[in-house]
Amino acid sequence: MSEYRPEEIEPKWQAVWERDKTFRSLEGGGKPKFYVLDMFPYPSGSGLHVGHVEGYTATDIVARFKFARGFNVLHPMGWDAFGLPAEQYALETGTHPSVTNEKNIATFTAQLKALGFAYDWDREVNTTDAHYYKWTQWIFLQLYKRGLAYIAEVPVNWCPALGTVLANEEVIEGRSERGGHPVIRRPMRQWMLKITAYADRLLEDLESIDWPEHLKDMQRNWIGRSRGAEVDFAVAAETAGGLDAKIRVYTTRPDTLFGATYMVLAPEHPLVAELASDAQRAEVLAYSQAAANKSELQRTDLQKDKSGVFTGAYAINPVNGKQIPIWVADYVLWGYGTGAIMAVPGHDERDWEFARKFELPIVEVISGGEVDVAAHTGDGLLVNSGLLDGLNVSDAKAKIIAWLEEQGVGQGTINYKLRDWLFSRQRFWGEPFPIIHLEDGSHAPLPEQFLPIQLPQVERYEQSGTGESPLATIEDWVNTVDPVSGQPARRETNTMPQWAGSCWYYLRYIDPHNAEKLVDPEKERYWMPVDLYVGGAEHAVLHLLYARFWHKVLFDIGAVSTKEPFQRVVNQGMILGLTYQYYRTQDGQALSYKERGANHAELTSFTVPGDAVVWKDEKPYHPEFGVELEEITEKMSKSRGNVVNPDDVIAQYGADSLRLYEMFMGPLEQTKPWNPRGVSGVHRFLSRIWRLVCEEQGLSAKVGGEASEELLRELNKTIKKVTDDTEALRFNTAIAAMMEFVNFLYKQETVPKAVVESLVQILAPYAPHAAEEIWQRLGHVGSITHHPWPAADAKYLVDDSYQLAVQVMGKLRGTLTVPIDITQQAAVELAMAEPDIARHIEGKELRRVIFVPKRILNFVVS
RNA sequence: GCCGGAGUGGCGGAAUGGUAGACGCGCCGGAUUCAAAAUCCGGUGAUCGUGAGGUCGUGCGGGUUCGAGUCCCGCCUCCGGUACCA
Repeated sequence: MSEYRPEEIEPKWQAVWERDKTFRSLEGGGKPKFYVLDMFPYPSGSGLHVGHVEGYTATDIVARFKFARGFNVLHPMGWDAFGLPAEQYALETGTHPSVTNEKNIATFTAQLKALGFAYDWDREVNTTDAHYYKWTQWIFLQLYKRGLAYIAEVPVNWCPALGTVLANEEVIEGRSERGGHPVIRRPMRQWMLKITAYADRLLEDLESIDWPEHLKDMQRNWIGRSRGAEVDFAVAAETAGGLDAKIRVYTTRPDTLFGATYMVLAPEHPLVAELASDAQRAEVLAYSQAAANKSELQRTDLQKDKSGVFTGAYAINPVNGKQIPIWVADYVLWGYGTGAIMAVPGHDERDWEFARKFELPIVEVISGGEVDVAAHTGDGLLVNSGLLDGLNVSDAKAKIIAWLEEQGVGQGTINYKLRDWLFSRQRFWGEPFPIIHLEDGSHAPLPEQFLPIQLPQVERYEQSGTGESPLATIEDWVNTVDPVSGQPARRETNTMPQWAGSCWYYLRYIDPHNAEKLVDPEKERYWMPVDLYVGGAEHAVLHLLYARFWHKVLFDIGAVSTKEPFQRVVNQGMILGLTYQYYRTQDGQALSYKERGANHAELTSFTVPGDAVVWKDEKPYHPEFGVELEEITEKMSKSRGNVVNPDDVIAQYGADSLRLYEMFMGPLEQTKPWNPRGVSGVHRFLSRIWRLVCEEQGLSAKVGGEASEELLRELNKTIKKVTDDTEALRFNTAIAAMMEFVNFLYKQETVPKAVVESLVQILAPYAPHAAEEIWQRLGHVGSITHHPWPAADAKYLVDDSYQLAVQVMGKLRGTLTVPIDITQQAAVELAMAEPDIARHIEGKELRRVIFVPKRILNFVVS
């Protein structure tokens, strides 16, 4: 017997793998391919997180499993390295983001290597590398050429005090996250990508991919396709200072047109100012102005209480010629539909609320509800609707659309919630656009041969103060010459958002060093699509949608061969941490949650880091104040002091134990709490295997002998279970099966070498270092990774007898060991011979016997 | 509000409609030890019973079925997403 020492084994094998390039991805050789991808990380200063480790371990197990199953495996890693933190650090300290990056990437790399992940490091990509972003820029040019990139004036979150534009997540309740300065919306020149042109394909092609249904649903909801009609309402000129105009509205309920009792324009609607009557003008303009200054968040925050102003003008309902008042209200959004609605308070909750508040008429046009009490949004028969009376909702829709089209006052249309993608940021640390602006105010794309447009190397980074990117302050860089005309020009100073680089990185892994092309078409055809893509659920909508959009554009220009990039996507669940919490009164006295009482609003909560907690009688206490702490399971965060650092776990138990524990905690996709004591359980399991097999040098005396029939059965069942479970990503039950098998082996006198070999092979994807070490001690040369996976021998999978559960009236009354092919009659006879079973039947009438071979024998009595 | 997902021992979790609680943590007992740690072996849903054995038990209330954690209907709670999208 000897001790399991991961601290010796793990670095040894990591060095061997690195030296031998064990996990190099190769094409060809007549092998099938498997592309297994992780969502690459942003290399933050805080290093790898146990959440990363979970997803990365899952794909690593799959990669190693597929290697052993004879696949060519592509399993790469890289860096999504553009991003705000490095830029903010640069502004504060003058350190170039690439320097910060390099340092953080070194940390991440060391951490990933210490976990023994089977990456082909020769394929590492970095989105901030000019050799990489050259191709990000190239893709932008292709989008531009196809008319999918355009410039628009779009409101952004402008913070005058900071002199910069903020991302939505940097704005909290209308103020900047840093400093709490006011933030207003201000239009700025922006690049937009026309993702809406692909809305239908993004929706339809979801059918062809193997993603969890909830994820597809999220994408469907985001795209938000709806079918309805656009209807033109003429403005009643005499009520609008003689203005001759039409207002087009979008509605999904054209069937309720007769119930429209007023109309609402979004505050940004261009007709607002023209329509307003003299009496109302000042009020209307003030309202529009106020709405414009509110941030997006403020506008939605205030949604409970509806606000609005009457313009003084009226519109004419085309179906009945009635005049209805035109209002302005911010519950109508300028960005959706036509920015104007017909309001049908009887059958729309929002309109109903508004009508109630401003005492506007409510008319019932669909029967079945009580429109005085609440809006009736369900189906029913049409009433008060002229030609539609008596129809149901769906027939009425069809009929009115036909009528509108015939009259030339509207038509059926399809609308999307999806909006075009705001594709520029006023930042330094992002991909520059390959665009120049000429003195005449026009802009031009730079020809491909001038790519990449590199970021400048400078000593200091300063906010422009104008809202433009810090790039605008770097004169040497901004001022350039149009290579085509020779005219002086200014470079575009916006940069691309972080999404850009991550939209196509999976393609670059396939051919990472290609200087001529984005990716070699032959290699692309070999490896695409990605067979399995694992990552956090926070990217379920945007990243995956944007990447799908780019991929479809690349498909259209012939750069890729598949319609969809990711055949299968799996989201790993979040890992929660334990927080230990107590309270303090205003005068500083510490209180346990038990003494907190009901009035704890006056108390402030504090947390104690997990390793500082003192345990007494299985209960956590504060190390100084001695109060009992409340254990709370919540998202890991620095501020809560509940972050588990993978380095610490590796130092204490080794990487194999960390990997195994994260997989053993529960199903991959589930949210799971981290139990600090849980790692010791899997560590114990690895130690048990080690002690079973290894002596200080070489193998233990227990290894040898002949395999019994029973042993072979257990072995083959375990192989089968682990194979099936690994294939289906059920890692927790695969590990449980290996544990059971090891428990079984401990009861054996001897364990034949061939059995140990099989065990180590199925263990290898999970605990690769320990497996390699034992494999070597078993006398093998070369990595276990490429040794074929053991096959379960079918003849050992079928037992010749089984435990038959016997029930009377569905209640278990006994179990019998019976031959595999037992007949119902024989089973009944055996069961009746058991006194504990028979006594539940005696004296009653046997009405029915249910016998399901290998499952159940059930007596139904009266 | 809407759309997803989940509720099973003290805890993490297992269970093609067929013996609920595999495996692990924790706990209890035993072996080993001068002793402890480590290790090995055994036990561990609740409850009644000396015992054999019985009863109850998968968020709640109904239903389908010989049989329901699993399927159906109606609720409750928690988590994730989304939010005036006409």
